Order: sequence, then C-alpha cells, then structure tokens
Amino acid sequence: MDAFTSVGGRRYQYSVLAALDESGPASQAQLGRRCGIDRSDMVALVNELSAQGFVQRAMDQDDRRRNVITITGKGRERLSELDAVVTEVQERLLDPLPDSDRTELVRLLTRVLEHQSVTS
Amino acid sequence: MDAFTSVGGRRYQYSVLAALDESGPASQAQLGRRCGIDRSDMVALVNELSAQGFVQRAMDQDDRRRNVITITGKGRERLSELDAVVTEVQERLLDPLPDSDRTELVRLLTRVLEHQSVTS
DNA sequence: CAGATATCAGGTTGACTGACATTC
DNA sequence: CGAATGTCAGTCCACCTGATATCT
Repeated sequence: MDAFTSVGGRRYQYSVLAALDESGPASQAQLGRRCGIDRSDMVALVNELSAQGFVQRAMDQDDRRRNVITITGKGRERLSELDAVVTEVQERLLDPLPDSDRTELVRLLTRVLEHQSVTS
Repeated sequence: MDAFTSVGGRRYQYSVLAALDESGPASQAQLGRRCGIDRSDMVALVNELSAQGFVQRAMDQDDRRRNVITITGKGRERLSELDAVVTEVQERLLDPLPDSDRTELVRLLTRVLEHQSVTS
C-alpha cells in the first residue's frame, strides 16, 4: 500500500488532476500525452474520475472526435488532498538531506530529466 | 518495451540472477527477502529460470522444506548479457552529467536510500 | 505447539497492443 | 485519402492476499 492508496487514490488520478489544474481543460489524448498515459487507459481513468465527480466529460463541438475534460471544484479539493500526501512523502524522503543537498539533488535530477526528454 | 524486454528478460530475472551470483545458492524464501520479491511470485520465477537453464532447483537435504537454487554457467552468461543492458542504460541516463556530478548524485541518493532503510 | 517454507489460486494496478468506428 | 480520437478487448509484468501441505 503506497501513500496514494492509503487515501484511496492513485498516481494516475493525481497526474491527470494536476495537469488539468495546471493547463486547463483538455482532450483525453492531450491529457495522455501530457501525463505519459496511453489513450486506451485514459478512457477508464476518466470514467472513474467523472464517476467520482472530480472531472466533467463533454463533447467538443468544434472537433466532434474529442471529449473535453474539465476539472470540477470537487476535483480541485481532491487534488489538494493528494498534493498534501505528495508533500508529506517528499518531506519524509528528503529528510536525511540538508537544504543545500536538496538543492543540489534537484539540480542533478533536473539535468538528467531534461536530457532524457531531449534525446528520446 | 523497456531495455530488459528488448532482450527477452525481466527485472525479476535480473535481480534473482544477480543475487545468486553475488551471494551464492539460496532458498527461494532467502532470495525473495534479498530481492524484495514475494515468496508466491518466486515460485513461477524460479520455474521460468530453471526451464531456461539459468538456475537449478534442488531439494535441501538438511531442511526438507527448502529448495536450494543455484545459478548455472548458462545463468552467468545470461547475467552478463543483462548486466551489459543495465550498464548501457545507466550510461545513457547519466550521459548529461560529468564524473564529478555523478559521484555527487550517487552520494545524495545513497544517503536517501540508507535513511529509508533505517526508518522503515 | 508455533514458525518457516513452498505452492496454488486469485485479484489489482500500470503499461502496452491491436482492432474498430467516427471525425477531421 | 491519411491522420487523429475515443473506445474496447486482451496481454503482460509487478505486486499483493489468502489458503494449504509440509517440514523444523
């Protein structure tokens, strides 16, 4: 049982809600590309999120292939809960490092990540 | 398809073969504890590895509850292949960092890891 | 007896593939 | 037409639970 599961959530839910909160409404395919989630899996995921009232699914009138997914007020509340979990886990993880080392770690990992996203 | 899958392997196979190569023959339960793999999953895993000739399963005469799992010559060859894959992936991952930064990254992550294993 | 071991059956999540109809 | 989108069916690995028989 990871930290998300302990509050009845999952990584996918968090990443999708965070993406919606950050970048606004999007189609399922756009969300998938932002979050690294396959289109196929996004279907069931949005089903769950909308069943719980965290997002709303509506047909895009300008492009009728698409569903526009929008985060709800309840979804933002949920995101806050999950954000708290993430923050707490991060804090526990970085506990052994002083602030200067945390900064350095973030610098190194950021460089690694950016390079990967460029070369792959 | 990850790097292991691309050569027909899996993480579990790698960790078990590496543990056997490093620490010698062991029971399935011991292997599970070393590698963080559940006993239940170890059964099927050892089945596969022995079917491919990478390990040998024998009854322990001193404790007849146990199977003694031993890596074979073919298993060591397989481990070398997988090691090469791991080394190559690591190299690609750390490509953007100079040697001094790699050392620093290892130091920071080691500290984080050690602290987790102590507190959890 | 309690405890460890191996095994089996089964379920869940995340990651992926292939197909299909609809729409652009 | 080709390409994108959403949907569905199904596979695979990693992860986990519970039960059982055997042995220490």
